[in-house]
Parts: sequence; structure tokens; C-alpha cells
Amino acid sequence: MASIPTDSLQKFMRKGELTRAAILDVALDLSSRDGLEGLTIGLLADRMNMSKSGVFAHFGSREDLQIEVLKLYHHHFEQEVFYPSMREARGLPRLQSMYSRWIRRVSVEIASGCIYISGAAEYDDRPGAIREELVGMVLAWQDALYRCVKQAIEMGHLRADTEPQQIVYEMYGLILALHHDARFIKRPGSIERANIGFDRLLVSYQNTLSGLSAQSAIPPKNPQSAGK
Amino acid sequence: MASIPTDSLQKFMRKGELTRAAILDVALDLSSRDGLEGLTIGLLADRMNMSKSGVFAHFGSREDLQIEVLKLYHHHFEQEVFYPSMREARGLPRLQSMYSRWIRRVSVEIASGCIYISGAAEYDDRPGAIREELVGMVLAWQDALYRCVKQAIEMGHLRADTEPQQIVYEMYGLILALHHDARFIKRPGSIERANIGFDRLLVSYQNTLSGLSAQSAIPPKNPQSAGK
DNA sequence: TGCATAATAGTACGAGCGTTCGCTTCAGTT
DNA sequence: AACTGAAGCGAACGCTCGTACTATTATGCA
Repeated sequence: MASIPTDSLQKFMRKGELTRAAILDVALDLSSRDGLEGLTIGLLADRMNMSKSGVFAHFGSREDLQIEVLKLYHHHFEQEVFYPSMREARGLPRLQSMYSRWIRRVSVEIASGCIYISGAAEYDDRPGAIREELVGMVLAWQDALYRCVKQAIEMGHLRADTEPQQIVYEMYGLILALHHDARFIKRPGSIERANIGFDRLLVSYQNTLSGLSAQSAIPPKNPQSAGK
Repeated sequence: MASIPTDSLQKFMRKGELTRAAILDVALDLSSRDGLEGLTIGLLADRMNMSKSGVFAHFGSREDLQIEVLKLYHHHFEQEVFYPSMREARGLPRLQSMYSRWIRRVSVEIASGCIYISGAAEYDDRPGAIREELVGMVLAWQDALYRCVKQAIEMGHLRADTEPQQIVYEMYGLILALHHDARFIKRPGSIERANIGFDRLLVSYQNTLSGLSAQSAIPPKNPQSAGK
């Protein structure tokens, strides 16, 4: 029923660990749809064709289960977005890779939902271990973006007076708008708008003075920033 | 306990309508904090020093209550953001008013939460009357922004080739990022970042060719868009 | 003042929640 | 063959939820 985790050799897992991983997979799926707070052990047991107590036994509490789901999501995000991008060249190429992979991930998640985003709304005023964990992960990702922008500035890809946090802020906004418009409003064309916005962001802060930035950078897909 | 609704003359309201309005006020407050889905009749009754059944009797069902809360929020939003802005001159001044009032509103809501935003996350995959209502309201607001941008284009304030929906998309993104960073992450300086982003948005799409746009527009607070 | 009715309280119910507990099943070891 | 420990089941508990009923109190009008 649930897909077998591909990132660990099941040969070396005992039966319990195997089903535990399978439960987590399904739990991640459910949480993506209904939010972490909407994750219920009863429904999870149903989907697993298991008893509630059978599922419960694998985690000490519901909160522990939720945190495990969170960690699993974080792991997926790292694998799909962060690590591949770190193999790109420092500076702008890496930043562009981060954004495009991020977009791609959220695009897929339009059908299921992004836990970072739904979680931010669910736990913005609900203290506890889950919020703690969630904030830590989002901060870690924003920090990775921040460092990447900073490197792009140091390498002369972006203007020296660029405020890195401003770039991170606007990137996050574009992604949030994508999630909002595509998933909630169901308005078509949102992905392209997210790309246009990012292109404009780079054009605005790109270094056009220094010869260091000659390495191609971004093709301006639309007429913009024609100012003065 | 609960504030008396200021927008209707209480002299002409019977007792029932009065407490109903008071209940809705408290319900709006609770929903802002914990989300519409977190709104519970028991807690609401506690805050009102009433019995559950007493509160319940004013609304046919919880869903009706939630929808009434939604309508009340919409009303506030219109009063604080939309209508005052409509008194501004068409085009850019009106658009700027919409944005700054919107920012101001969300800034206040950082302590309590914006129902449009939290609702978008809660009901993006939960069909029903509440989602219907919510989507309608958000669409109405986005449409008001859209029309305003279009007028700004027609009046020559923004470039003729500007895609109005792109502006709306990015404005919404900046607001979502503000809500996210200020309320969830609790990162300081988010409001200024939202303003900087909007300034850059206008600069990018502003008409610098036509003399029609000579009416001052936005003071560029930060060095940006220095391209070509 | 008296009365119709609006407004609120009180109580109960069924469903769903997370959690606990005792029991059964069964693979692996000795 | 006997034992052990992991894995899972089923029933039940205590709680909270929305809702439905009935009774009681308060209000406004003749």
C-alpha cells in the first residue's frame, strides 16, 4: 500500500522499522493535504489497514509522530532542493538552481501542499515542540538562501550594496504567492508569474558595472526594468 | 467584555442582535488567533460568559457562525483598506494607498493574524461553503487590485505592456511574506522589506517614457533598478 | 400589569480524538 | 521443544466537540 522507503536498504531493517517508515510515508502524505494539525491517528490507521493502537505504538505520542513527519519532509526538501543546488557553482548559478528546484517542488506540491507553508500558518501562534522544529527548519532554509545571496554579492554577480535579506524575503514571497494562487485560488499561470518575478528580482540587483558578472546570468524573458 | 459594534446604532438593535454582534466580535478575535477551524463554540461561550447553547442559538450551526465571522472580517477589510483607497485619485495614487493600507492592516494583524491568509492555508483542500466564501472574498480583493493596476496603465502611470496580474501576484507575495516573516518567524524589519519590494515593483513597471506620468509617483527610498 | 415571545441556561447525546492496557500472534534463539 | 521479545489488535477510557431538546428567565408591547 504505502511505498517502501527507497533511501534505506530494507534488507537491514526489521519488520517494525519497515512499517514505521511506511506509516511515516503515509503520514507525510496526509499531513501535506490536511496540515500537520489535521493528521489523525485514526485516519492514518485506516490508510495503513492497521489498528489505531498498532500505529500509535510506533510513536510515543501524536506530537512525536508529527515531529517525525516534519523531519521526513525536511529530509525530502534537502534531497530535492538543497543538496543538488550545492553542486552548482557558487553565486548566481547556485541561487538560480535553488529557486528553480524550489519552484519545481512547490509545483508538484500544488496537488498535495507544502508543509513548511501550511505549517507556518498553523503554528504561528501555537507554541510547542512542533513550532520550534518547524521554525528551525524554515530558518535553516532561509539561511541557506541568505548565504547563497551573500556569495553572489561577494563574487560580483549581484550589486555590492544589495541587502541579502531583501532578496530572500522577496524570493519567499514569490513562492508563497505561488502556493496561494495555484493551490488555494487555483489560478492558472502562477508558475510563470513566479519565474517572471524572480527574473525581475535578479535584474534589479544584478551587477551591470563589474566585468566579473559577464558569465551570462539570466535571459530576460520579458520586457522589464527598462527604467532610466 | 466584548466591544459593542460601532457601525450600527445600538439603540435600534434588540438585545438579541446586540449580543449576537458581540459574539461575532469575539469570534473574529478568536478566529484571527487560532484560525477559523480553531474557532470552537465552547471557548467562545467561555469568553462571552455564556452557555454553549446560548451562543449556539444565535447561529444555526458552527459553519454558519464561521461564515458570519468571515463576512465581518471582510467588512472590516473593506472599511479599512478598500473604501478609503477608492477616494484616492485613480491609478498609481490609489494603488499605493491600497498597498500602504493593506500593509498597515497586516502589521496590526501580526499580533492577531489575518483570516484571509490563514484561511487560505486551512481551506485550500477542504471543499465546502466556507472555502467558497473565502475564495470569493480573496478574488474580489485581487480583482479590485487588478482593476486599479489596469487603470494605472490606462492613465500612463505604468508601462503599457505591463501585465496587471503580474503586479497583483507580486503585491500579494510581498504581503504573504510579511505575514510569514513577521508573524511566524518573528523576524524584525519585515515591514520595511515589504515596502522596499513594492517600491521596486513600481519602479520596474513605471512609465518613464510618457509625460503623463510626471505626477511625482514614488520616491525611490533605496538605490535600485540602476540597470542599463 | 400581564402576556407573548425572545433570549438564555441546562442537560444529554453521539461521534471522534489521543491514549492505555491486556491479550494474541509469531519469528528467532537456545 | 520451550522460551522470549517484538509487533499488532481490540476494547475501553476520559475528554472535547457540535448539536438537539426542554426548561427557565428576561424583555418589550398591549
